Amino acid sequence: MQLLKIKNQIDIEIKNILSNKYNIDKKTIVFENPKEIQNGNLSTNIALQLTRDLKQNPIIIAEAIASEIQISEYISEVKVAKPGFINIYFSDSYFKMLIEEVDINYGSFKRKDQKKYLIEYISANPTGDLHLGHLRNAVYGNALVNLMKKAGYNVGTEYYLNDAGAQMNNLGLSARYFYLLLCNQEVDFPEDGYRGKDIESIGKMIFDEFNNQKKDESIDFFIEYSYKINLENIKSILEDINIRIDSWVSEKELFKNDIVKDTLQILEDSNDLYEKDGALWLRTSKYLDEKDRVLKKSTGEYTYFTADVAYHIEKYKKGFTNLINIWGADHHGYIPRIKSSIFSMGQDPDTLEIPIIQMVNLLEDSKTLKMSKRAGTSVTIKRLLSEIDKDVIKYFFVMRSPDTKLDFDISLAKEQSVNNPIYYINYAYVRINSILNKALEFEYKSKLNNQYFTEIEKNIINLISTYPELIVESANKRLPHIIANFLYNLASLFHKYYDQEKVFTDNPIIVEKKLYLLEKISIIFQDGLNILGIKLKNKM
RNA sequence: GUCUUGGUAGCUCAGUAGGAUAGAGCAAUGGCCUUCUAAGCCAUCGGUCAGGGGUUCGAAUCCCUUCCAGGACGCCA
Repeated sequence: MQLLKIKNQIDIEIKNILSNKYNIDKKTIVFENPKEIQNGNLSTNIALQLTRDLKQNPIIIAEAIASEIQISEYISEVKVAKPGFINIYFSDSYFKMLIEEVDINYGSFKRKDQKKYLIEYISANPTGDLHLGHLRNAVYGNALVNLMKKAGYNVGTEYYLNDAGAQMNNLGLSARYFYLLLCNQEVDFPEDGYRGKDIESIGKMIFDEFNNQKKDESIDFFIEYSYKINLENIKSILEDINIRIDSWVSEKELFKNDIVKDTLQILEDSNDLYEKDGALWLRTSKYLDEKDRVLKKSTGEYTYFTADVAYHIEKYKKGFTNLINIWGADHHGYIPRIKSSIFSMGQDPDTLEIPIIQMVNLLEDSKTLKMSKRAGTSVTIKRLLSEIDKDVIKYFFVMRSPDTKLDFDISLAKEQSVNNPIYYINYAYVRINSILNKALEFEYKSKLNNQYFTEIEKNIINLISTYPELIVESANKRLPHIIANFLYNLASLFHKYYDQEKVFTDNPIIVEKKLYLLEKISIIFQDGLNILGIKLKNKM
């Protein structure tokens, strides 16, 4: 990409100047894209950084360096500014080159490393409907996958289904409870049961289908029935919001296929296993954990953790070299033990990365709604999707840093849908479409005839030229919201441009140039929102 | 108590591999539709970047400390 290219060139040039002039070998030179265009298109603070070593006024150093930077076809001016910045200004012909390189593959990278990433996300237990926390996780994960692919990473995705253990039993008991109620049979509510409307409706479904024929049916029937319904619901919601997962792994299968047993065998060799109080322990405290963890209870049952260790090792066995688990903040305390287990299994724990997504606080009319499954008040995505545009919801989740807890007010989201930032971006796109359609009518072509750009056009090109770097940065930092912010800024510049300069004027050369620019902007909107997993409307 | 994430404008948030006068949206006030979609644009108002110390040419950003808020601390899953 052009901007990266020219940065490299100037980087080398300045390093040469430094070594010739001051005999200094500087490893990295920091470049910035100044916010204000009067500070140039590229800027470096190298002179400021050298003040201590050289014991000179930074302005003097900056001027000495700046005077030796070659003015070229691409660089029209090099200036020194206040404390000691060196500001580099691009030539018009370079702006032309910057915008000319924008196409569908703009900002797409290839990586040379052989790493294969597996991103596991959502992995909500199939004990009920998905809720908002899962949705944030899903939307973030989906955007991260797209982003990393764009940046050249080799990425696969997975959903881990906890379809074994006590919780499945609780699910079955709860469904049976609601079913038996409908059969007019007095029963106690199960101790750790789920009270949610979703489970209640499963009880009703069973009753509707079988009447009271299943009154004496074994618990397995209720477990299987409920599990199937829940899994279908989860899958259909993910389909509704256009999120695809490559593979689904079942905890039950891990036991069936002896993967858990095999894992214990490997751990046996690691010397990190021991028995105490009739239970089997893993010495996780040897590595990162604050205390050891039980793998096999004194009752002979395996813990959830055991299956999870087996599951993680299985991921490596499948050929993935790097794992990314996207977890909610409530799972934070679980990180040290799982990383420790990876140590014990002979893998490098640094190859397991765990971005933590902060909780979603659900509000309605400014009042907090509790999201506990047990209390049965969790608000389902199904309900939200029926009331609010799914792309509005998705943008709302992906526009913010995952490190901030999110207040999601249902009533506000509905009200503000008109003022929602996604519409601001989409509106820019719609305006461009509308102009381009009109251009077809008038039989204008888009064409870059000369290299004259107005101030605002240079601003736009300048911003667009940073897109490829932002792709890399946000992918490496695992922060898709950086792209959301970028798109918003681009939309803002476009709206300004739209307002300042009409496209259809008397001069066909200028019309063609503007159409050309608009096509490029449109490409960026489409590409960026595609990464975020959001569909653009063609008309509003 | 320990671990962890936050604390930036009235509200919701950007901005942290140290950089130029700290930015948006919403809210408030005032302007802009006889040419491409006013879901827009422009202007005004609004800040002790939680408090205190430190590091340095330079700190919202790094370090120490105090306070406040969310989350987690099972032979549950």
